[in-house]
Amino acid sequence: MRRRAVLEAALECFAETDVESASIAAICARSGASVGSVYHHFGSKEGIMLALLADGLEAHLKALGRALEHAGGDPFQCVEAVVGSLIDWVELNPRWAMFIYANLNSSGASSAEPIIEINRRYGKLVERYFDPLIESGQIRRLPRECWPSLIVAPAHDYARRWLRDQVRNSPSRQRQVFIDAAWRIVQPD
Amino acid sequence: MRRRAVLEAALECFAETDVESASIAAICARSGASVGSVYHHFGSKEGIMLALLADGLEAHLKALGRALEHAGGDPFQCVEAVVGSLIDWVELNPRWAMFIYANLNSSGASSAEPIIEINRRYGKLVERYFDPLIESGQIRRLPRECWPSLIVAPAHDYARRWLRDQVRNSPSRQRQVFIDAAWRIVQPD
DNA sequence: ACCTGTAATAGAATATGGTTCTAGAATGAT
DNA sequence: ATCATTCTAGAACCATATTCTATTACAGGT
Repeated sequence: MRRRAVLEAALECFAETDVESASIAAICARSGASVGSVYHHFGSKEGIMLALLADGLEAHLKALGRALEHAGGDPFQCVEAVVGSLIDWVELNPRWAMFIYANLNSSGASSAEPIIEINRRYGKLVERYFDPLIESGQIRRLPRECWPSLIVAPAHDYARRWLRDQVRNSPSRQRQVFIDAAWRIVQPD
Repeated sequence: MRRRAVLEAALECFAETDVESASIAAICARSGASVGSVYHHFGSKEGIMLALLADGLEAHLKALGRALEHAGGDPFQCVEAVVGSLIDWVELNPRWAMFIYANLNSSGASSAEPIIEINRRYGKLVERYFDPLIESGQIRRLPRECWPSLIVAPAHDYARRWLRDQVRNSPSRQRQVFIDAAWRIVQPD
């Protein structure tokens, strides 16, 4: 199965520069696949990109699921799971994360059905754990639309900047800062 | 001066789809400029993109400066200025903001000197207003590297999602939510 | 074993579109 | 008025994403 090899080669190529300056020829050379083979599997260069995005988001979603399960029903630990699993995943998969941050906001990605679907599942998963906590007053009620922006966006932003060498300390060094900040936002008065 | 016309045309073209699917030919047609003219002014398609990014960031920086000045030395009003001016700017310039969000994370942009320079000035401006407040204990001390991620990233993230129609309410409808969240993070215990 | 259809691979041919080149027009300084 | 510089123009060029046609591997059925 060449599919796997192409994805790995593509990630390396994309990481070295960016999607548009990585050529199909380079991906072929690195993966040993032919042009035809690449197009058979992915249809287009954007297709490779979307597959790589979807796989990455999926992997992170799985990690989040495990973390939340482990957190049980404790509100602070749930917040910790959401923020912490993100930080861990980025540090474990830096190149992949870099690629995702650089490309998730492209117009192609944000309108791609598989990716929208993964986002939907992400939302459902978080709701499943947090809705009961909100109902029982253990977590402050906030506009649902704002949730991801308030809780995970800060850690995402920091991780992105770290991957670009714009900050010195790794996200895990700041782990407590971000968990604490998220907690301050959601903890009841 | 064709420069202005090209930038406006390019923004429209880029906004309709994205940078890579907007053709130089289309930008020429819309602006009335010739290929040669475009290349004389910007050097490359990426050059157009970078100019558009720099102009936008510059404009927002100016708006932030005004807002902070108006806030005087009051800690809450300073937080309000940072978050609020961002929300206002996005709603006033939705297409421009959309373009910036879609392209600021591209590898070309994050290594471009003029853009790094604007970010530096952004940092300086914020420091100038907040450092005294931190010294005097009116605002909690947090790792400096984390500041932007903690304070403005949530509003940025929400604005980005709004521009993509992923949330219903406009950022200004959630203004208080985001200002309040930022305040919870920075207010002294 | 042998056909048959489908998936996978290959690489040459094509076409799109960014960039370069050469040259001509406008502008401004001395 | 002349010269230098900036700006405009569009044809030529070239890199490269995509398409096309052909060949090979492989499965299930007979």
